[in-house]
Amino acid sequence: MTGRLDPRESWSAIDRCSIGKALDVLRNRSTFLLMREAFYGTTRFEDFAERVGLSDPVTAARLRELVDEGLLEREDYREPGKRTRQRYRLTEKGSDLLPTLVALMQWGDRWENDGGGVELRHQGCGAKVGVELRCADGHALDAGDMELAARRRRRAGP
Amino acid sequence: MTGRLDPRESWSAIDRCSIGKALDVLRNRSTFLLMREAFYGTTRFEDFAERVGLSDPVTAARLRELVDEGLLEREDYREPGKRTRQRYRLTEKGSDLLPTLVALMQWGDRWENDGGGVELRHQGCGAKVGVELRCADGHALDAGDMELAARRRRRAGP
DNA sequence: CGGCATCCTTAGGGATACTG
DNA sequence: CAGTATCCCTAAGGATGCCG
Repeated sequence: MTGRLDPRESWSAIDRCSIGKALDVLRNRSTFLLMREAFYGTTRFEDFAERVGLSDPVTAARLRELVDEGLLEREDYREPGKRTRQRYRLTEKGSDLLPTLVALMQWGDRWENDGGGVELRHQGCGAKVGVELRCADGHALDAGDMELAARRRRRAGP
Repeated sequence: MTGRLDPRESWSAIDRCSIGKALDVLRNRSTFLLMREAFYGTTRFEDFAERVGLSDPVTAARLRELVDEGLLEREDYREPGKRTRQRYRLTEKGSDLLPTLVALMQWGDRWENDGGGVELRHQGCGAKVGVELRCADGHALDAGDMELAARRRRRAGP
């Protein structure tokens, strides 16, 4: 990345950077891991707790935060002949975190993993799924091809 | 994501998921934010502390962890006529986190930000940079187009 | 300038026991 | 099954002051 903020632009702009805002929601490790589980298809409380390896109180607290933030939604459901159960499902806001989790998985695969774990594949084609940096005009790009800029405002009013 | 792990595959495979491994390194918010700063071009201790908004002891501890983990490297340098200084630079391992940070920024832009902050643009073309899910064969894809699979081992020995 | 030592507060998380 | 209440421990982080 070659660009810098124009020095006249206050660095305080960076305090309002979306990465910081995102991290205010994805505060800690267990939050990320619960979201990972949701993508893996987990819906029930006990499964979240067991698969992520969290105690019940922590699981309850984090899931509630995720529901409050709108990344998961809780709903009651009932299978015929059984009693009512609850499940947690990804909202659109939660689902939209998939690229972030895939990016993290990809980095971990390359730099931290000894070859265990799971992976994502394109259905049918079967090729491994990853993320790519790409600009809105569709060009693939490397870190060196981009610059940091203050957000362009929509045309200012009169 | 429609697929699930075959129930015969132990969920313990997920304990070794690369996302978890990645989060063992990117343990907390300040670690992410220091990496963000490194991408923004920050190299000096005081700038890291000030721009991320961390106290000196915390800045020192996190930067040391990042150096120990190999995401940053510390080097002495000297401008002509001035005394020796230190700076922190991204390693290849650190640079490889860019897609993760861009994905986070993109999510934050869409769901948490009120329109402030900064953004990344493709140099020349000027279009905004983001991440895309794409399989190794080059197909762009949505969440529904992928399945979760146990990692394929390279051909097992005899 | 680029830290480290010390002390203190808060947030994250486990264990256990209990409830609807 | 899906939690809550309580208690306790550790990790994260700020404030202040000192050092090469």
